[in-house]
Amino acid sequence: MLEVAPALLGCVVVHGDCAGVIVETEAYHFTEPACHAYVGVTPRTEVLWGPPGVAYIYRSYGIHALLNAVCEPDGVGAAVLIRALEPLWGVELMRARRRGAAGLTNGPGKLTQALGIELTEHRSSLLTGPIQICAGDPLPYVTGPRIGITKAVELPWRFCAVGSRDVSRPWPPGLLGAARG
DNA sequence: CATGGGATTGACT
DNA sequence: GTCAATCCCATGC
Repeated sequence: MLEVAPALLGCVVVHGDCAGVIVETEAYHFTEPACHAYVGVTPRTEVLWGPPGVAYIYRSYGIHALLNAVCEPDGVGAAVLIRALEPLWGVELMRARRRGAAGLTNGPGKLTQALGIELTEHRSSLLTGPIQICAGDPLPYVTGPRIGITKAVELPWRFCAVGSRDVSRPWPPGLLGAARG
């Protein structure tokens, strides 16, 4: 999972006529309390404990749909949150879905809205389903603490592509690890 | 069955 | 910088 999260940077998410390059991810593992799978196997978290390559989509704050990729083998609860994309195809459609708001895909709730991804695609395959993740060239990246959580804040499990202007939030230069990849 | 807490965003001071 | 909107589901009675 800590290998999959940075490896997803540079890969392409395709949904319908829209696509974008992943430039920001976060890793979640059942052994730490920020992960939904921390509570064990429930109807909600069952997918996280299943086989990899499946979409885990849930509603956040009653408003936004957030897209994750299940990434550990069957029996291990873990996923990678897709936090930001660089728009690739279907920009006009994305703009329409975002109703002109600034920032098309630079946030986990924004990118699902721009691509038209909804809760109905929960549990669908990311290889053969309506949402597909295609391999891309690896990108250099930096790590840092995850955004917007209240538990396990200290884990540096956020991965950002170096130099992308589509990351969900900027960070103070010099505070994070050096570029890798 | 009632309640509380979010892996967020956009609008506003 | 602050704050409300709003749905799902885990938890506790």
